[in-house]
Amino acid sequence: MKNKEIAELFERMADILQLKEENAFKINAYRKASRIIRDLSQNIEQLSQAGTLRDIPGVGEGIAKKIREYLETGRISKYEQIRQSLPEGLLEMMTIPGMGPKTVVLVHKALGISSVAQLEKGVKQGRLRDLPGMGPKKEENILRGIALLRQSAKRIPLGVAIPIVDEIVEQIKGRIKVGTILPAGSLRRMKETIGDIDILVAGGDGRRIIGVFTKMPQVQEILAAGATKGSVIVHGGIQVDLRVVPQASHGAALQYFTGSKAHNIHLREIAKAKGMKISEYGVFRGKRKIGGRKEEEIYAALSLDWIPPEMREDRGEIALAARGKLPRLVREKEIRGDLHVHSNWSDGSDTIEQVALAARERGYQYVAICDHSQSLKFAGGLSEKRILKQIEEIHQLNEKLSTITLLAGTEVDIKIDGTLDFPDEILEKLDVVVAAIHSGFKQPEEQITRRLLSALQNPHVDILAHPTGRLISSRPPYRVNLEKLFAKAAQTGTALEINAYYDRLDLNDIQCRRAAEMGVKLSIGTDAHHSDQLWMMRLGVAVARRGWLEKGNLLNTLSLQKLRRYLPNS
DNA sequence: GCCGTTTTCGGCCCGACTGTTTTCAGTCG
Repeated sequence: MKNKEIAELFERMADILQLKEENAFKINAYRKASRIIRDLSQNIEQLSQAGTLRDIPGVGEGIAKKIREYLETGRISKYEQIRQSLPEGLLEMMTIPGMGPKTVVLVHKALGISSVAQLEKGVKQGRLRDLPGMGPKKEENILRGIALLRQSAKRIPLGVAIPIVDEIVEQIKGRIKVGTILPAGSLRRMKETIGDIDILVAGGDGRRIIGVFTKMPQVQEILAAGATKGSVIVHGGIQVDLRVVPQASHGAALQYFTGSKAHNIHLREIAKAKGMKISEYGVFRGKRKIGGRKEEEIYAALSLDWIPPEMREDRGEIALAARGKLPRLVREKEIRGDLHVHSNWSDGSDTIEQVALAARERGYQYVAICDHSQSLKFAGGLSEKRILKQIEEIHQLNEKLSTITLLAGTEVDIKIDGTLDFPDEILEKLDVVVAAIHSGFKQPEEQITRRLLSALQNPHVDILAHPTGRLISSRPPYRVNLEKLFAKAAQTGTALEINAYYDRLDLNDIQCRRAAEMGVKLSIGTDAHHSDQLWMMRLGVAVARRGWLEKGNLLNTLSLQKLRRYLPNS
């Protein structure tokens, strides 16, 4: 998919135009188009061929023409042209926190500075001091910004942020009376990675609550501590902001701090068109406040249904809310079992029985034991003999256990040539066959796609695990043609996995939404290697919700009885 | 550059904070 490439080009064009002090609204138009194209679930090449580029919101004649040019020639001449007019380094200077386009242009024009290194030197030599609007504080801030940029504050995976927040919320609740306390920001939207953690408290004594917050044992550094806002760094270098607002504006503040920015801007545009105004303090008609205590009031004022936080990305949810057509997103309590869990028979750490008991504790009806197959030596893959023995043990355990059913499964490796690591005679004895790629990540797109399609073609394969192979913190996805994969999965009835392991989340939100649109069934599996990891189902459900999925899109919302009807072997 | 039951031209989200200002510009979320 060229979506990402094109989105990045438009983003870069916006940056350059900003340095050239072009019309701010034109710049905004490029940024908006960039964001929407990046979030698009459809392949932009197909839209272009179908002649429907102009149907994409934010894409008009000018941008559509540039997209077509890129698809045909691999470049955008306007981009090439404006890029030449500026030194490369200016764009990097803009990424320094606190440095905006005005300052970058100022130092470039006045002092000929055109890189971060030159800027640092210039500040230290005091060359910036006499420029208009400059002073000692600004100099200090620029140096601090450069240092910050070099540390490159990275985003943390959602699955790392959630336990941190849960812990903080528990501590505050345990020590002081608060009205309500909820995470906001990208964490409330359950985005796959989080920058800063935002927590919102409504009601209570602000100064005292923030006092408690800044004195928590995990706090390493206090950045700010006032009556309404506290800001700290906790272990791991993660910044956590806590805000205290009065109950009367809780809904408005929660809405505002939850975002996303694009979603909020869209809402404010609608409000403005209706003669209203939205801010973090409430909804206003003229000077009169017409809502803000509850989040629903903000949406209701605009004649919108309340939109679940996971959908607030301005990807079309506002239009659906206006028509009362929001999907009924799947909920965690609708999940009836986990279809991808490891035991100590391969590289997991718990016995099968321990896994079963932990799954029962979560209220599941079933859990599938899917250990690795024989080729995966480093992960303790099971030989044919061992897996037959494992199947036997699972059957015996099922005799013993009540109220939870173990499904005998495998995570069978899709080998380099596309064949499976167990013969059909083994696979047909299993309740659930999960297939996955663990090698040859660098193969060309055609080859990887062929491997995956041939796995889908095998009638014993029920689920394709982590379909893109990406690791959030360390590995890009392998090259796979997802459109072809989704079409084939829809045809064969093979489910695609939303792998809920915190560093995978694979398929991601946009991909699983597209798969569902194409008629593919999805299955959420935690890939847990320890019972303590079964909670990550929450992350998988979050991905599904961000992908607008309903209960009916998912395999493991089925009761055991219905699941068995769906899985031919079991 | 995009967009339209307030417009095909004239709009385009809202507020806080900072540091430099003497009434405001720049940056951020």
